[in-house]
Amino acid sequence: MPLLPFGKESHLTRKAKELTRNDWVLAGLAALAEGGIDSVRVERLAKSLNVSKGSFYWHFSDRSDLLSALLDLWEKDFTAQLIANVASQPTPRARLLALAEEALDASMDGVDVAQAEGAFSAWAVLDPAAAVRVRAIEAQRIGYLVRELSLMGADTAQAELLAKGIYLALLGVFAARRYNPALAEDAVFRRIVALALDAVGGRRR
Amino acid sequence: MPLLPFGKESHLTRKAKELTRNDWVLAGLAALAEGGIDSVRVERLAKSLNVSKGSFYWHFSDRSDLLSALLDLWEKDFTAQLIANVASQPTPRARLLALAEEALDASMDGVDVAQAEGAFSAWAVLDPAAAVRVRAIEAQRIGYLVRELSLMGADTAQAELLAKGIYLALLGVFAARRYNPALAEDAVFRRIVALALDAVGGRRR
DNA sequence: CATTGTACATACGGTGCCGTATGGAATACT
DNA sequence: AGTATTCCATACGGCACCGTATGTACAATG
Repeated sequence: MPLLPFGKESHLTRKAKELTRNDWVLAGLAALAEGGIDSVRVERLAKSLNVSKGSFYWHFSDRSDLLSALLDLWEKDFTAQLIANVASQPTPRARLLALAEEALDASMDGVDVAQAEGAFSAWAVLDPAAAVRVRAIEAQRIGYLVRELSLMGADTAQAELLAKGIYLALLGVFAARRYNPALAEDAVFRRIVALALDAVGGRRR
Repeated sequence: MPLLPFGKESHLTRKAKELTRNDWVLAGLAALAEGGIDSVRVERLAKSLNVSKGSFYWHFSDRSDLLSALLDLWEKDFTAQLIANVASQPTPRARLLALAEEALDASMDGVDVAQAEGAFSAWAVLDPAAAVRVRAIEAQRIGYLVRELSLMGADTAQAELLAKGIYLALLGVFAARRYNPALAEDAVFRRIVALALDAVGGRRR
């Protein structure tokens, strides 16, 4: 269960090349972001890590164990973290705008989070268990958007509609970035966000 | 090459159960819409059609031959057809609103087109050859949106931004419908479209 | 220094899929 | 009637992957 067996001596006194469970998870995340859930194969990951399957099955009970770990990582290190990062902004509008920038630019350990986001969505389509987790994460995100839009003065129905609209557009950006980047320009998403914010906060000029 | 060998006698004078190439394509489309491109497997389709692989390899040279046929079907029977259906509307605004409704509700031979749309996008991510075709189709769609928005008075930059924004939101709807339908309500997309149209055509009240 | 546990490597059986080769039944052709 | 053509069934080899069983070098421990 512990990510690092002891913490003191583990990668210095030992052979200095031993893999942790977390190394496998990160490799899985990279594979997921790049080629989708179907690319997350234990024998391929083993090869990419210059190691054999024996290592994998020491750290994980089976493939679905790794997949669960990917969803855990996703649930813990994203969403809440991104939201926390914009809490310092003074106004709801500023927080939402900052959040949009974060969503467009996030990365983790060298993997493009936007690519991974799209891969998680595509995964949820094919795997009902994954879908449950993904829906829960998205509910948190939508919930945050709704709260901030409400603070801006939108009534509940309006806030829900706009929050979902913004998020759907973001899903579109994540999907399109993976095969049609010309379509998924940041400016397009920014425009959508601006339209939604203007719809509740009054027109800017 | 011909979809029906002769046209007169083919499914009446013969055993009345023989499959055409098109039957396979439609079965492939259904499988694609339901489980993604990875579900389009010749042995699975054969089983679903109560037939053996022998049949498949008589009608197709290999699996990628079927996949190309799926893209052909997509290219020919969609996009242009949907656009033609709204040509009778009097104004650009009415045409775009009607197009939005069509995109949300389309179906073909019992398969939900929205589900298939999402599957095509997901497919394009994993298959560069498919991506080329999908991008070409999307370019047609975006192009139409841009033209109509321009007719409404938007300048080129504005029209492109809004067209892509609308389409990205639609991509989000297609993606979300497959695993999180509560997120992909039609009303959400309609709101986005309304915001975009209002941004160019002046505010309604 | 012998023992124990860690972190792998290697080898195996099994499954699902692809594409091919070949055979066979029904229909159309002359 | 006999032959050719159409459409499909069956059988095969091969690959990529999964999970398990077993062996093994090394470090940690008493």
